[in-house]
Amino acid sequence: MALTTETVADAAMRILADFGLGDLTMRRLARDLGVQPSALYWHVADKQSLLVLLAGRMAAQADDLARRTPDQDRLTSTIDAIAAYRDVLLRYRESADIVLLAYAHSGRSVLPAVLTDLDEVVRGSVIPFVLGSIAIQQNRHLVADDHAPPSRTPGGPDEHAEASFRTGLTRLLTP
Amino acid sequence: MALTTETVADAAMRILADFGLGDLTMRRLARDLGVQPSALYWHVADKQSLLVLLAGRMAAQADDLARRTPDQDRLTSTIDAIAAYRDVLLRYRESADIVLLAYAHSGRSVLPAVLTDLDEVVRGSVIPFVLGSIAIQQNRHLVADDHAPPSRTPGGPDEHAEASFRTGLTRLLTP
DNA sequence: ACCTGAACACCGTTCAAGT
DNA sequence: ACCTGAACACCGTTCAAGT
Repeated sequence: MALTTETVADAAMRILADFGLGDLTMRRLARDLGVQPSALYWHVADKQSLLVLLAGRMAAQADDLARRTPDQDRLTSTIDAIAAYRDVLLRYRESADIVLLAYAHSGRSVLPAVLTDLDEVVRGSVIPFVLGSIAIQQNRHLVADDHAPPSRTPGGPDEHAEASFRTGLTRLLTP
Repeated sequence: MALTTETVADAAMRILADFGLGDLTMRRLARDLGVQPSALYWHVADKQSLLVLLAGRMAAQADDLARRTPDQDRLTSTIDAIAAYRDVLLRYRESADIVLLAYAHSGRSVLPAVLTDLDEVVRGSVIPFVLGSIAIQQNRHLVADDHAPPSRTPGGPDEHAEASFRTGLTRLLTP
């Protein structure tokens, strides 16, 4: 069966989730797809634009989740939607680093609607806070053990990270 | 004259400031120092620990600046010191990405005193915000033009970035 | 103690050529 | 239209051997 941009992106997402950015090379990706590395360049321009694609997929996943969630208070629904985006990013190793790059490269199109729909001035601090927080937590995991799944044990440092994330977020969102 | 860890770090800082992380390779660094790549490994364990060294230098620069500044109001002196750290980081391309990594790898020792001395709960949101904000701005510069000096024209987007940085910071620091 | 030379195991990307 | 094969110009790191 012929390769498509979608199957390439799918395989890339799987590598990212299971092994991380260090293993997400064009050569490894090609090997997983049973194809020569050069074949990938028919479907994606280069590695950069592949990463932009991946960032967009994560945003889409978060948008989907947000749609399936009942409308509540304006503020808490915003916070919950951002927390859902965070959960999505935490499924893919080093995803915050990727989004940080993709966001600089392609602008708000790689972010979920919750973030892009924010008022300009609060957006200016919320986006850095969200991506910075996730990047730090992911890098910490990265160095803690280079190749274990980022499992979340209750009461561990991850829950503290989530609590601290929500309080900081609330602070930036309430006038 | 013999190489030292310091001269290696100095050369690395210069490459980072002038050309960016993409040009900061062990081989390029060795070439600039007139030495074989393998020689570097006598002075630094690996590239990772060199980056940690660089992050520490930037923190030290910010600490120096903070010491030379007169004591004012508790809050405004904190904000000024963090802004000074931001100014230091903005002198070195992709420095926020480096600090993000180094911070995960080596903890608070790579950060300036203003940040490490913060109360734990506010520190948990201020550090992500600071590093996230700077990373975004730097990556934007990176993609805007791959090899121009990040000059700051008055009234440009950089001043907006600084203003937005200060307001977000104030929000996170005032109870 | 400090550095060279050579090697190992990789990268991303291009491009003629095949089907 | 889609992919192979081969090449180009790189990486970080190790390690015996030199001085």
